[in-house]
Amino acid sequence: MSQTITVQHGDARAQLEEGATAIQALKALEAVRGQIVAARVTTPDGASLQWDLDREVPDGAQVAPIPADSEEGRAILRHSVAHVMAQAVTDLFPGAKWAIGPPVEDGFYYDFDVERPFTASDLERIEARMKELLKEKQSFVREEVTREQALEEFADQPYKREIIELVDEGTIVSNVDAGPGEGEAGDGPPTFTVYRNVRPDGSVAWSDLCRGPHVPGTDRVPAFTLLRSAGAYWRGREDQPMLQRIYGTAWESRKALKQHLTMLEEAKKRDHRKLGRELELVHFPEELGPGLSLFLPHGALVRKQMEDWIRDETLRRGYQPVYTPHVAKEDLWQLSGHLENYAELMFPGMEVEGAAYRLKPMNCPFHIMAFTSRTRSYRELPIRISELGTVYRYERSGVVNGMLRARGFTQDDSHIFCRQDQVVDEVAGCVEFARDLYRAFGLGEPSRVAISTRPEKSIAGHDDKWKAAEQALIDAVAKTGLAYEIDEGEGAFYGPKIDIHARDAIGREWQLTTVQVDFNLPERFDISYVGEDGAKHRPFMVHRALFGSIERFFAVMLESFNGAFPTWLAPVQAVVVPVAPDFDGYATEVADRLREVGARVEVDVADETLGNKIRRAQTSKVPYALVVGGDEAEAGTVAVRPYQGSQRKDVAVGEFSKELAAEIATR
RNA sequence: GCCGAGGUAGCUCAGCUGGCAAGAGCAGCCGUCUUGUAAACGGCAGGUCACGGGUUCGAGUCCCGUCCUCGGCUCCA
Repeated sequence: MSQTITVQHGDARAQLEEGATAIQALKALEAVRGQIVAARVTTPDGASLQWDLDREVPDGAQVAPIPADSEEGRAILRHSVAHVMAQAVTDLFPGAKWAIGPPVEDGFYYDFDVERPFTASDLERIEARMKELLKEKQSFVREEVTREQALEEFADQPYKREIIELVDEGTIVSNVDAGPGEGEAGDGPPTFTVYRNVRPDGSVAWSDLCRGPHVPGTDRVPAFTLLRSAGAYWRGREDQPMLQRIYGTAWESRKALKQHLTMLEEAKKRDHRKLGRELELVHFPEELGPGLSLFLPHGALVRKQMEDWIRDETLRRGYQPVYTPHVAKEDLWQLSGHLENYAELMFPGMEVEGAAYRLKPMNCPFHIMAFTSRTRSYRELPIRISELGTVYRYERSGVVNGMLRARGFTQDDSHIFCRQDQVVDEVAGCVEFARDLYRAFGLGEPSRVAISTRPEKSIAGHDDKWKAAEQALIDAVAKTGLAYEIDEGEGAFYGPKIDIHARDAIGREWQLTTVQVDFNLPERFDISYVGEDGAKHRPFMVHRALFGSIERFFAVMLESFNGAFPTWLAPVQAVVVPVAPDFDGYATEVADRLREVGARVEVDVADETLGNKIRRAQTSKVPYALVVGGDEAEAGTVAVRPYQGSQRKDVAVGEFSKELAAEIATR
């Protein structure tokens, strides 16, 4: 006799024969809308799991669809495509060993151990082979196996065997490339799942150790493309073999794929190194060395606006500016512990009059020196020392990237010395400050706030001290009302931290602000303040950089605005364009009048056609081109041609100057 | 640092499998033209083909090394 089971979706219920699959349940529950790739099943005991559509659902389960166009759905789709790619590589490169192939943001990758690195034409061949495999309409079939069966099946796949062993020893509890799915790690010996790609005729084309779930079949892959290949260390560790990684992306529709590829193109066009050169903002002469850049006059004007903003705001918020040197004796770095913990990121020393000196990789020790310049009273706290401090870090040659990852950069750095009972308010103040900064620079609200806890390699401080500091950070963020997530073990070696991210105009996320508690340095420098009780107490030290790095933030602004800075930030806010040399005089007059209200204005007096000058104004992305000729000179007006939007003729100079001044004041 | 791809004028690029003279457009400079909303016309100048070795009758082109750039790994502001 056949048993029946009950499934639910929200308030909907359905009775099904025992053995019914997730897709049958969803259909019975009338929960299928659009393309779905898998299901989410909540079992009666409360476990919520991703579930293959063709997998049997348990009695009493809540079943929900995972749509193809959700982030969760895309990840499943992408991971499925990664399997197809691995199958294609196995076909084309006999003997290839495959490692892991997880979905990542906007795509997927799979790592292979092959005889030689992949070439561009290999990628084309692999992609072509993948398209053939998709046409074969293979099904993804889930199978549970024991540890022994898994080890036997993947006997010639050393990386898979290693994953199985890692699961055994608990190093990996659940991994997309290993055994039981999320929440399935129950009692008893670990079980593993294998996904087989089965052809319509029932033959097995390829199998992989995998947690799943997957789309039901290869015909359910609407759009994908391979992007690039690169070397990657197995398990991300330098002491491990280097594998060959192929990156690709897959989407729920051709349209979505195309949009994503367009976004990548757009990002490439906006590259700050490209725009920085074209707009003559920054320069990376090879003569300086890798990771070192300089601001050209126009870039410097943008930077000055950023610096003015942060200087004004720090003053307004009770920070005390200081200036400190770029080098200091090695003894200082010995005392601070940098030579012990940070030496590999410091430039080598230099010797002067028998003493060893080092370029500073951080500003903290100097700010501590500012604090300890005299005895401090509890009445003074919090003391907020701030500086635009340029630091130098010996980044490894393969990692430098324009202004985003440099060897010399300037932090809007502050160290706040306070009592324990002030930490939460001070940290919350930093987070609010960052929020105001993002708003002012057009980035909107933070996209992500991550609190990082104690890492394995950490120093100083007892566990309870770390815990207290971590809690203080959590309380501080909670106070601001922002959502946050916890990154376990991602803190700095000297204390827990908050990283704040923002999204730019084309949706990319950037890590900008960092707020960190440091209880290493106060100990090492043995700093103290005199309390109400007349005794010495150790202050808390909060380190924070809101821009993060001025150079990096500048690059983010440049890319986000695509070089068309808002008027208050723009290096040149208006360019006056005379229609003919006869009107150069009037143009200069107009420029002078605008400069009187503080605007940055240039006059294009070149002996060129008007069309050419307009073009130059447009390509240089100046917010306003002001065209002047006979009519304007006579009437005391300008023809306003904004970078974006339509032109307005016969605007009185006085009127425009008021408008411009008002716009500049919106910073 | 590791894996891969590259480095030809200030910029963007062409120079095929080594062969009679290293090119174009833009930018620059000099002229001509005197201009109403995204490129007027002509001319000139500009390169030890990243650098150093090697193979060859002959190297921008092939080989080796170094430096630098790019995409990743690792890391990170």
